[in-house]
Amino acid sequence: MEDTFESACKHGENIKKFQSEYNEETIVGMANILKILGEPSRMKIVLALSYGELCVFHIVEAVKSNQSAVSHQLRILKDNHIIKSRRDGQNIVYYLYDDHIMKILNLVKEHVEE
Amino acid sequence: MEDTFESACKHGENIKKFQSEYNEETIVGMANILKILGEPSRMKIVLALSYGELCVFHIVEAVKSNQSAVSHQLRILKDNHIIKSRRDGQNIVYYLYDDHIMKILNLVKEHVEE
DNA sequence: TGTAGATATGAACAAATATTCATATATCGG
DNA sequence: CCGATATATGAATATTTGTTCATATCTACA
Repeated sequence: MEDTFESACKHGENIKKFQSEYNEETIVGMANILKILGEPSRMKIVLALSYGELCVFHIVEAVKSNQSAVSHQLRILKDNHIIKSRRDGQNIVYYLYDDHIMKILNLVKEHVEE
Repeated sequence: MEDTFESACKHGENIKKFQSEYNEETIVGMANILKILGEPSRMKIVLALSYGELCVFHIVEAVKSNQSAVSHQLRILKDNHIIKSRRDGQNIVYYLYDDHIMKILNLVKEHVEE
């Protein structure tokens, strides 16, 4: 924050480009969605749902967790518009909100697998 | 974990596909990189560097933070191979490790901006 | 309508993590 | 070599967050 100081290196011109392209709101939004996905249990849920909708019991089975933990994570994913749900008899079926998320995750998978 | 129970819904076939395509290591790796990027201050640093290398002072300026906080985040980004650094006189210049990360972030930006 | 199955919720707890403050290290110019 | 600039590091703190446990809600069905 100390703007009275002038650094010796001369690479600062690009800062303005960055700041005009990305406002705080955009950055926080971008970070938020990655934070939501950046958790193994939630990541598993999303990846499992990418093969088709699942009821809670099957999600629990797929991600090898327990009902309560999964339910809490489903809520977070739903609140952040990554998944949606519908009732099907006694079950609540979850499915991906759109396929944009999977485009991102496919790139991430490529990146991890080098 | 209770595998004695059989759910009424019939959408479980896809679970095997998911589990064979993604092993634990891949998922944790994917989640980890998103967790690293899923933080506004680190996200800002990476986005700022996408316009070209910057020394620490200019990064501090770009992300409107302070030297110590930035330095800690730079370490995390470096340890996770998202950025690299080189010395240039008194300065340490940081730059992106590769352009794969920006492909991901460009998709994320699209997603956030709808 | 009462019971069992399916899912959600809330509080409590523990673990992870971002920030701050103080200080250490490293480089350069004189 | 010394002082100033530039960056890194470590400890302490405070906040966030994931999980667990217990319980509540809602639906189907007998």
